[in-house]
Amino acid sequence: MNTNEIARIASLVGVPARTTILLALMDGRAYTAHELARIGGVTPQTASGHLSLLVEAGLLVFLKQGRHRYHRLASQEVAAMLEGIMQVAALGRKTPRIETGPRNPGMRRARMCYDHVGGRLGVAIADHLVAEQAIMLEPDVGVLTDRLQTVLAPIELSFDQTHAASSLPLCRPCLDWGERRFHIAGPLGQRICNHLLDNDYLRRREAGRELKVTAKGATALCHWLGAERWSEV
Amino acid sequence: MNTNEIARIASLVGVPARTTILLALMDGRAYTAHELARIGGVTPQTASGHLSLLVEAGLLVFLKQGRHRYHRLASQEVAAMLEGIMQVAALGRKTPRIETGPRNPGMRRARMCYDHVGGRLGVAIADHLVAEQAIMLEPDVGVLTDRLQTVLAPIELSFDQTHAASSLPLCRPCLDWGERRFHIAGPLGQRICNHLLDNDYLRRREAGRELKVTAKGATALCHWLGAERWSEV
DNA sequence: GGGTAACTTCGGTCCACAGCGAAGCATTCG
DNA sequence: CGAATGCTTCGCTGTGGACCGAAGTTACCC
Repeated sequence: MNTNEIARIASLVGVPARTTILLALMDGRAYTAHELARIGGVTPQTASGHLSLLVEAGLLVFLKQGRHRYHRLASQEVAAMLEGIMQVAALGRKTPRIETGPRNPGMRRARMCYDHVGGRLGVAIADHLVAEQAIMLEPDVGVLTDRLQTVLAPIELSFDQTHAASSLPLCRPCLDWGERRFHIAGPLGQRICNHLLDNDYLRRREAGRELKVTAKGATALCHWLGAERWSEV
Repeated sequence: MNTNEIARIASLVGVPARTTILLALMDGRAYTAHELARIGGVTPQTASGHLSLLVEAGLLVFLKQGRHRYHRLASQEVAAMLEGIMQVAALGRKTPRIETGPRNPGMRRARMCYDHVGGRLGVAIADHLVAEQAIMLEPDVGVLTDRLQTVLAPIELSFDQTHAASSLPLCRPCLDWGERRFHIAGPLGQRICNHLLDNDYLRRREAGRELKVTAKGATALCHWLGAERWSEV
C-alpha cells in the first residue's frame, strides 16, 4: 500500500480551512466555491486552490452549472473517513464521554448523514423495513426483497430498481453515529430521504445537518412506521 | 464540534514519516522508538518528536520498560480511522478495483487486525461462534451467552468474564477489510488471538500483519470449526 | 456590445514544522 | 565506578505550502 498516498489524503484534511469545508459538506449538500470560502474563513482564491486539490485527490466532485461550481463529497467512503477522524478527535478529550454522537437533541432525532437520513428516525425507518421484510441487512450490504414496493406504498414511494446498471448495491447499512444501530444508506436510502424532503415530511434547516419533522410528516410517518415505533423517534 | 481538533488529528497522520510509523503499528505490536525511527526512515531524534506528538494527541500509548519505550496504537478507534483513510486512498487510484482489501493471499487468509484475528480465518471463527450461539452479534456490540465456555472448550480456552470492570463490551464486531463480513474484536477477540498464538496454532511473520497457520493449528482448527467451515478458510 | 459576478491563475510573502547534529538524561551492564 | 545504549531536549536550517492582492478567464444579464 502506498504510504505517500495515505499521507497525502490525511494532510489534505489536516488544514483548518479545508477541515471546516469538508465538515460543512458532511451534510451531503453541494456548495459553491464562494460559500465554501466564506465557511472556511478564507478568500475565494485560497478556497479555489483548496477545492482543486480536494477534487484532484478524489475527496470532492463538482458540478459546473453556469458560472457556479457546486462541490460536494465524492463518496460515502470520504464521509466515513471523516467520521472516523471525528471519532478519534472526540476520544482525545479527557472526559471519556460514554454518551456517543451529537449533543444537539434535534441532531439525535433526525439529521442528514451524507445523502440519507440518520438519527433515531433513520434507525426507525431501517427497523421498519427489516421488520416488514422489505430488506434484509447483511454486514455490509442490504438485499431488497419483492415486498419492498408494498412496504413503500403507504408513503407513495416507488423505488425503481433498474438503476442496477452499476454493480454497486442499491442498499447499504450505515452505522448510526449516535444510536449505534443501523440506518439505510445507498441509493435506496438516498431515494427515501429525497422523497421525505420533497413531500415536506422533513425540512432541512438553513445550515447544518439537522432535519425537522413537519406536522404533516409526523402524521404520515406515525401511520407508516406504526405508533409504537414512531414513539421511539 | 471542534474543527481544529479534527484538523490536528488529520495533520498528525498527514506526514510520511508518521504515516509509515502508524501503518506499521496497525499490526497491533508494540515497537521501540528506535525501531519506529528506522521504519519511518528518520533519525531517532526526529522520531522521538513525532512519537511525543502522537502520544499527546492520544493516537499512541507507550509503556516504559527499562530503557526502552514500547509504543503501540492507543485504541481500536485509531486503527479504524487509519483504515478509513487507507480506504479513501485506495479509492483514489484510477482503477476502481472491485477487489477489496489486501492483495497478498496470506494476508487475506489470516492477519492481525489491531489485536485480534482478521481475514477468512477471523470471519470463520466469528461465524462458528454465532452458529453455535456462543455470541450474538448486534450492529456494534456482541453479547456473550452461557454457551461460550462450552464452545471454546475444544481449543482449551476459558474466557474469564470478570474483566467486566469497565463498561466496555467484551466482544465487538469488526468489519473485515477484505471479506466484507464480521470478525470478532474486543477483549474476546484479543483473548482468542493470543490463545491461538500461544499454543502455536498461528505464527506471526517477523514483520507485517500476516499470520501463518501451523500444521498443528490446521488440525485443531479444522476440528474446532468443522471441516466444511475450515475448507473455506 | 459593456457590465457584472463566479471562479481561476499568477506572483509574492511569511511562517510552521520536518529534519538533523550535538548535547543532555536515564538505565543497564561490566 | 565508567562505558554503552535508548531516548529526549535544544538550536538551527531549509522548504513546503497557506494565504492574499491583482490580473485573467468564463458565463450570465441587459
